[in-house]
Amino acid sequence: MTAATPTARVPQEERTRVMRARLLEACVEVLIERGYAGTSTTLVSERAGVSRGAQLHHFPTKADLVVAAVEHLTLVRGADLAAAAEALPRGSHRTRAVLEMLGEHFSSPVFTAALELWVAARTDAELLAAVGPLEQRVGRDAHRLTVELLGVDESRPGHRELIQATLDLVRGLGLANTISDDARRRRRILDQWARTLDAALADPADPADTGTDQHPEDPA
Amino acid sequence: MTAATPTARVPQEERTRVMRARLLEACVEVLIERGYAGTSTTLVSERAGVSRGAQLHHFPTKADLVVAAVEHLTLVRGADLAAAAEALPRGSHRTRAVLEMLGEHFSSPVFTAALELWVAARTDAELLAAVGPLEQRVGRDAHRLTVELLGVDESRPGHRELIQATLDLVRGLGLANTISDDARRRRRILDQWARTLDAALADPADPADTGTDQHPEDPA
DNA sequence: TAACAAACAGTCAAGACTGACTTTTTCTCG
DNA sequence: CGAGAAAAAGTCAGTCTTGACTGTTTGTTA
Repeated sequence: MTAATPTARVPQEERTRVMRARLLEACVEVLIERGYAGTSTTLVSERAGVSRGAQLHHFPTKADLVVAAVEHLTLVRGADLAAAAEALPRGSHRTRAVLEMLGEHFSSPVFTAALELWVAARTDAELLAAVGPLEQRVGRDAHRLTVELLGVDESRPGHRELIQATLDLVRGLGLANTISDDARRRRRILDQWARTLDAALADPADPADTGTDQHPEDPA
Repeated sequence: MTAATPTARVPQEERTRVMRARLLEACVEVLIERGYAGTSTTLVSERAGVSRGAQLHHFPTKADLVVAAVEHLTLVRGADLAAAAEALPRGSHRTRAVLEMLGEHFSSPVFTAALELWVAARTDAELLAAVGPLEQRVGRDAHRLTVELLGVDESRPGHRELIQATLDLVRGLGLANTISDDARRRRRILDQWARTLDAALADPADPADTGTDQHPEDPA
């Protein structure tokens, strides 16, 4: 009945896209709830409301599914960070706000899912081949974003390392957050680090460098 | 000392102790090599050279085995840190040496095993009940040790948080180390962190208030 | 409209892991 | 020295997961 089809006609290309998206979203959800080992393909298909056969059509093996989910997750994480960066306030508490954003991001469920994959990839060569490069890219993007947001001049000695340290710090905080949520502790640590970081980035004598002025939006 | 015992007589208590130790060591080894999910009880018993039934006698379930391994690992980690602390040089590069020690520790296989348990515990209530308190204890011990080694006065505002940040930093570095070993990067970051940390801990004005006052914040 | 291809759904067998059960060896005590 | 108890070894059934197979529906093209 091609003549008249008053009901919703959905192109198969669109259907494929939606189906895959549902599976990937469900995969990430299950990853967060049950961990990598607890993520069975059966569970994902049930969660997605997709039949087992359909799932197998799109992703023949578990590895195919999870690797695709990793890539999906990478996009989500990138979008997350970019969106959070947009909403950042300008002004005197810029550094603290940037740290807060990073801290939030690395304590979010999205990071938890990434952590599961990270750890699983250590002992799974196939997964590692997919996760490794992606994680590296995410790391570089986060670094670049942080440098931009803070207006850091990476040519000044030590400044690049301070940003790297900042990112590793929030990663460590995120790790600790996974089994014992302690937002207060995190807040206090980031409060202090914001002050120390500002001092280190501003002080021309500290990293052994003659001072030029900071970024323009530096307040009183 | 009954009449005659020419062959090696081993008391059953000692045998039990040895048997358990072998199983726990093997369990940690497998944990590092295969990850938590890849750690089957069968594999551990084979690795330990202990029969399946014998293993089951000492540790009826997988949870029993792994939880015991967690406790064992806690002792190992504590001993590791204490031993490393002994060998520390005194003098001008004290801070850098302490950071090096921490960095090494949190990049060692022992940390990797702990990380596996850490992540697994997130989605395993029984494991979490065992891992949570132990990890907390290890964290506190590491904090205390670092404070001692660096001679930090925690009553000064912000100093406690800086030590916490340092430990979270090395945790983050250790996490990154699990899938891509980059010792050079770690060294550069810790070089800079040592300088920044020394400056922040030494300068009486730096960590202090930037306008708003800072409560000494007792150790909650 | 008919034929063909792609997407989807359901079923099932092979493999792996856990933990209970049974037998054999070793230690201790009367 | 012998009997009983504890420890260790070996075997096995139940359960879960994966991915392959077969049939059905939906969309495209001639």
